Amino acid sequence: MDFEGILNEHNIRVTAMRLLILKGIEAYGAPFSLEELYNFLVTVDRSTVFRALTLFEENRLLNSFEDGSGKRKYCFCHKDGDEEHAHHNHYHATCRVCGRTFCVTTQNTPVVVAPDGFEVENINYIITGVCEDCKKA
Amino acid sequence: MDFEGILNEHNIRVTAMRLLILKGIEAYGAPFSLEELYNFLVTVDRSTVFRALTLFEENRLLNSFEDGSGKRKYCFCHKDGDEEHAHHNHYHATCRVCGRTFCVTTQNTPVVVAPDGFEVENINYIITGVCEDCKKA
DNA sequence: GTTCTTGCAAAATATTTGCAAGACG
DNA sequence: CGTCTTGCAAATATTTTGCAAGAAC
Repeated sequence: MDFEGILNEHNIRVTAMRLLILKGIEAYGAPFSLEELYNFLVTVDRSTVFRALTLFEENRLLNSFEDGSGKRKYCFCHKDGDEEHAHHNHYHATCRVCGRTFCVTTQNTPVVVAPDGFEVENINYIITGVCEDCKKA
Repeated sequence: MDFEGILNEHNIRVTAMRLLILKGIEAYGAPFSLEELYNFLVTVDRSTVFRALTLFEENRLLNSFEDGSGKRKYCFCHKDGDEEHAHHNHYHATCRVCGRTFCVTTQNTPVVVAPDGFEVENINYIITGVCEDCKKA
């Protein structure tokens, strides 16, 4: 994936750390918390990861949500030619035992009735429960 | 509302603090955080409120979820003769400016495809955005 | 060379627990 | 009276920021 190009598109200065972080996100391959990505990357400072994730989210490269266990999770949602993606619903399932988060698909989109005048910016559908691995153990 | 009866039904010891907390929740009239309820009650210790909320949630008198801003919110969901209510979907909208959370209705329920073997325990639909009052200001 | 980024250390925010005194049944 | 609950104080957990040195353009 052309991360340098993506950063340029969004007028985000290209740095070694940011590329490392983006590659880490790609390699991690699942929604992640700051802590998880920090541990995965090893060599990048926690605050650097934090500030990169915040920046990426502001630029809609990432979507973030709370997984129900008190941790913020991030999900890579950049799609070429799909600037609308960031405005769509996000569906995730988090295991309350191991804390892993999985992406989930839906067969339909909920039609919600927000309070009068409420301007919707982001929608997250958070499922909590126990994953298959943890049920076995 | 007969809070003493509700506590008895659930085999929760009736105490002055718990009745105070339940009355406070009723009077507050909206989904609330620990902090908000604590400030509203004034005379009850934070840890007492915390432990009551935890207990009530375990007994499915309350549903809790994270509102997207890092705070856990609680919503009173006891309905006489509707023990199933706690297993239903919960829909909420939180204003990222003032932090208030509103209950939201939907016209349909999403049909989600959870990962194989994932046991769903709770579902929360979290909308974030800006409320009418904060848009005006 | 001016602006932005990073690592380090530490602050801020929020949740959770140990313990002894007191309330409940 | 034995068990559960409460307030107080403090520990955890997690996120967020100030600052000086260094990198990007």
